[in-house]
Amino acid sequence: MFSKKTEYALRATIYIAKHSSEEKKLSIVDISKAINSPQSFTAKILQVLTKKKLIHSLPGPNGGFYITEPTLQAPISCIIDAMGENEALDKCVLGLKKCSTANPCPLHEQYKKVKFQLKEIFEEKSISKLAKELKNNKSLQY
Amino acid sequence: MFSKKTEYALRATIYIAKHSSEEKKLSIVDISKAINSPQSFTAKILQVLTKKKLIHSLPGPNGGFYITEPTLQAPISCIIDAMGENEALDKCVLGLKKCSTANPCPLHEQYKKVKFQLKEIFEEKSISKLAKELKNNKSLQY
DNA sequence: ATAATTAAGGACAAAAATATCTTTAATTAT
DNA sequence: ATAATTAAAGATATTTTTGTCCTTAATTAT
Ligand code: FES
Ligand code: FES
Repeated sequence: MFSKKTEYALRATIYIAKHSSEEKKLSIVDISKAINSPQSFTAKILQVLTKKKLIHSLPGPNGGFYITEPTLQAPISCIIDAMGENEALDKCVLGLKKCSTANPCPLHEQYKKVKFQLKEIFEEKSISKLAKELKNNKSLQY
Repeated sequence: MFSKKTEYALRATIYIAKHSSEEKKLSIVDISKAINSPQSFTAKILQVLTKKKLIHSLPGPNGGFYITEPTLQAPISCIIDAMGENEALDKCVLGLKKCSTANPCPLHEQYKKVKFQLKEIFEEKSISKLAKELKNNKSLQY
């Protein structure tokens, strides 16, 4: 569905949402270990999220990444957007230049319903909600 | 959704289904022009489909690609499979090693419904049905 | 102030996806 | 038989995605 970049962005954000606070910041080392992603690559991704103020960071001892309320309340579509993948959800499944009901490909009618549901999922699920759904005891096999 | 490879494979197959017969074969030149895809790249893709007997080919004058009943009746999931992308529909949206209800990511429950519908679309729509839905008069903007 | 720690930034590298080009083989029309 | 036509096959090239490494800048603890 998504690129690695977006996958890591989502995983990292959810992890940060679950385990960080302004008092307890998380280092890139911790985060990339926890979500099983390449450290430097993940650092680049978090840089982008930080620039877009979706997460925050502070260098130095006890520094790291953390997240605040506005983003916790935001839908995960923010993260997908920030990674430039929201357009992926608008594309025609057969690669038509424009996916539209006016000029539909032969799969359009059925596919658009699915796309609509997908968008709904990503716009309705907030980051904090997802983080809460992450069971503490059960570590996911990323 | 799909890679370029798969997009071209689907477009080419649908085009061949609509415009070819055993008597009227289509050259790679015609096909790639019609579906607006890079010619040599498309040739490679059709080679794969030919090897897997999903379409057929014959070299020489009046040669080209054509399609026969078994494939016309087959679902487009065949083509997706042939391109090695059916597993894409089984993957976890967050990149968990295994997407399963037993060990679900926080998006699993909602996402699996969408995946199920997608699979259904690709397994229920036959190639000939799609070809018939292609309007003759309206040329799609690939 | 100094040293330690951590993110930011830039350059580079490897792998995968996408695309092109050239030669060969098969088939057909003459 | 010969020439023309078309797909098959293999080598190569380009672009994008994914990933690494090294230096710099910011912050904090001492
Ligand atoms: S036009 Fe193809 S999915 Fe909408
Ligand atoms: S486990 Fe993530 S989508 Fe199924």
